[in-house]
Amino acid sequence: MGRSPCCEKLGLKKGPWTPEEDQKLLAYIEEHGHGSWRSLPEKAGLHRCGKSCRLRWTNYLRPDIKRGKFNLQEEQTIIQLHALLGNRWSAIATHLPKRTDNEIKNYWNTHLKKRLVKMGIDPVTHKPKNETPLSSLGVSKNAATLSHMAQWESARLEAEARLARESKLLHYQSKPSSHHHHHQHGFTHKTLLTNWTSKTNEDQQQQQQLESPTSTVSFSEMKESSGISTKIAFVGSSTGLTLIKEPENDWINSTIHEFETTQMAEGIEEGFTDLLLGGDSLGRSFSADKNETAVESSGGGDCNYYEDNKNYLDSIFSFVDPSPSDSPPMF
DNA sequence: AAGAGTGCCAACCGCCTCCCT
DNA sequence: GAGGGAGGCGGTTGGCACTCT
Repeated sequence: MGRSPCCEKLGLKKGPWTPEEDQKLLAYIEEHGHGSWRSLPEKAGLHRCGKSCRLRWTNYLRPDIKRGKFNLQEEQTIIQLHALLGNRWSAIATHLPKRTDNEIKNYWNTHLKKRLVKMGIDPVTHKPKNETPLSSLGVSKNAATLSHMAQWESARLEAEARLARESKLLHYQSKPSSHHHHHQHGFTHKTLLTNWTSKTNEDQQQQQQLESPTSTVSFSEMKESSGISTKIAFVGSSTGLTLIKEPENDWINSTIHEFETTQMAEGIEEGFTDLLLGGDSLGRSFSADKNETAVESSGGGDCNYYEDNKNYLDSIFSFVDPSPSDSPPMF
């Protein structure tokens, strides 16, 4: 059965974390940074293995985590990146900076995967299960090209994920950089503790309601000459868009952000969102949890089904090669 | 009201990769 | 180059909450 689990020895604690444990872990990292995870539990006075501490920190306690419902843009990004990268959740997570790979993975498995299946799309290959009508339009040829480009893009994203990881590591590995990081999100560790570790479901919902109207979409403008990219975050709300600029060294982001910019400009987003989430333009609902309409069983659904899948693939294609006429070739 | 079924997600497990010696 | 330790990743599961019958 392979090697024994790391925390089997010495009767280390497993299972759900208590608020007290969370507090100890947070206080320690706040003070010292995490350093070596293996030695951390003892130093922090925790009867957990280092691995468990790391997981708790990265998936729950880290101050830069956005929790709650995924917005449309996030769902869209996950689906598109999954089409390119497959189940490489950590790579996908680097493009949803406030989401953890675990959360994305869970959301995919519980929501998005099912939704694609309902649409007649294979969630593994992101191709329609019945490919015949599309093949006749030359989509198969495109798919071959896509596959090739996806390999390239995949490698790029992997490098990017590594860079992101390294920068995060540097940030916390020694001593965390004072408090500015936390204040940036409007709360300190103390409030974090009160708000999160002893939070009831009701509280979580309230928090979600607070967070959900504010969706953040990031764009990077490539500064080809200088090699420095500028990150622009559009903080959207019902009242409009706020533009936030912050410097960033993450040069590889351009592809995905280019795509997002193109989508915003061309209004593709609406079609894609409709396709996945159910909108008026397609005249039916994909709202997976409630008010579902069976797609495959509808009598006149074949035409919509075909159009949906075509739009879906178009969207993925445009993701890889967003605007052939306006921008220089990427490959 | 209560038992069964289902959904969701935090946490675990084991494998893999990287890095140091 | 080999070996071992540590961290990271993706698949899976346990248990709670909610819904259905």
